[in-house]
Amino acid sequence: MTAPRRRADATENRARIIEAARAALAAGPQELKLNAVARQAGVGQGTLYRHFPTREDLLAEVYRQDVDELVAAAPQLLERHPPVEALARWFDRLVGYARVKRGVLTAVTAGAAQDLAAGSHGPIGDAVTALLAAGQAEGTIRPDVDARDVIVLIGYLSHLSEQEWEPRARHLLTVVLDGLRTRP
Amino acid sequence: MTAPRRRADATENRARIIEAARAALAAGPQELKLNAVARQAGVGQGTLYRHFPTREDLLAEVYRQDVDELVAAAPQLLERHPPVEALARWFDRLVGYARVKRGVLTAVTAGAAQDLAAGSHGPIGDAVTALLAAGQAEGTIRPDVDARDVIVLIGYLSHLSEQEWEPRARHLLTVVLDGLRTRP
DNA sequence: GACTGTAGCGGACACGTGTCCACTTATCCA
DNA sequence: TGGATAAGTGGACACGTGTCCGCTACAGTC
Repeated sequence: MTAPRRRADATENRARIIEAARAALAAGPQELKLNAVARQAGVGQGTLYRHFPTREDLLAEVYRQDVDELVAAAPQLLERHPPVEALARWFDRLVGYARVKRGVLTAVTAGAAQDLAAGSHGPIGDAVTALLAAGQAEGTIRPDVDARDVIVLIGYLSHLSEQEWEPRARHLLTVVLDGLRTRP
Repeated sequence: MTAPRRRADATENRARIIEAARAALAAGPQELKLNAVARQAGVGQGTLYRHFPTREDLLAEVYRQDVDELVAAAPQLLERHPPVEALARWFDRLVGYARVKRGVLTAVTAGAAQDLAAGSHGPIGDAVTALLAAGQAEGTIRPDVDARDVIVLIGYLSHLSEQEWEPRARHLLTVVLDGLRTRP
């Protein structure tokens, strides 16, 4: 398991790209123009795409911190609350992040999808699985759903416009949560 | 309410565009390249965009037939089944259409969204509203959801890849449906 | 049938995405 | 230290989207 040894300049370029992306994102989610980011970072298009093959990869990196926090929150919530409530609070947290920076949503859903395609659950998948499993063990969450199901359902958030967010995002989360619970 | 009198050539161009789009779509959903459609229809780019300002508008027109059928199905289902089952069957039907031609999904969701933005419910919104209202009247569907909520939730279908469709599309529909029902 | 105002046309253009590949240079090892 | 080598670079290019605007020819009028 020797580290593949990355060249120093590559590392620095990568950092500069992320920095430039963050700056662009600060000006609005749709301001993330890959060619502009490359230029801003003083790097060729090819270099950008080498480091981040897809836009989602770049987003995932920019919001890594947030996603990590979200992942870390799952077990903590489970310690302090019954499973269904832990799941509800985790959802709520996700919506909180996503409201301010929509990119987080892309990072989460795309990240999870890629991990899954790559064979593993990935950190996000694991977090959700843990939440579900706890509820399934005690019979409060329906047994026939998995992490991917939840991630897919949550995807509805990405269709919400800015004005629709406030009235619908949280509300629909409760609908989804009810769908995930077992019927008494 | 006099019809604004459309020029004959405009009507014909419009028809040719739709025809070309249908042909392109037959070769795969992602084969719908607007510039190619315009060329194929023997029409300039400008003409295409004049008739169909957005890709969704074009999709909506191509799948108009299917969407109309879907809309017409709602009251029929309500006649023959209790509200919740009618809704379930309507969902099922939607998934059926969408499986073969994903474009229908875009047509439905985008169409509904535009109608809403334009102030009215639009035909799709009306159909869903009818289904919901029936269930809400008898207390089997939660009172705090509207047609737009349902359309948004259904949006998850658009994130499903070809291989994921089979195992998840219908299954998740039951989860959503459970979320929409009142808890006993 | 010629005249004309305008609805409608069409294609050039600006922009963003993503790919490709000849070249450069950081790193390793003798 | 200096030469080999492959990791890494960058920017030209092909493509699709959507806009803009000067021109065309259809549809009424005389």
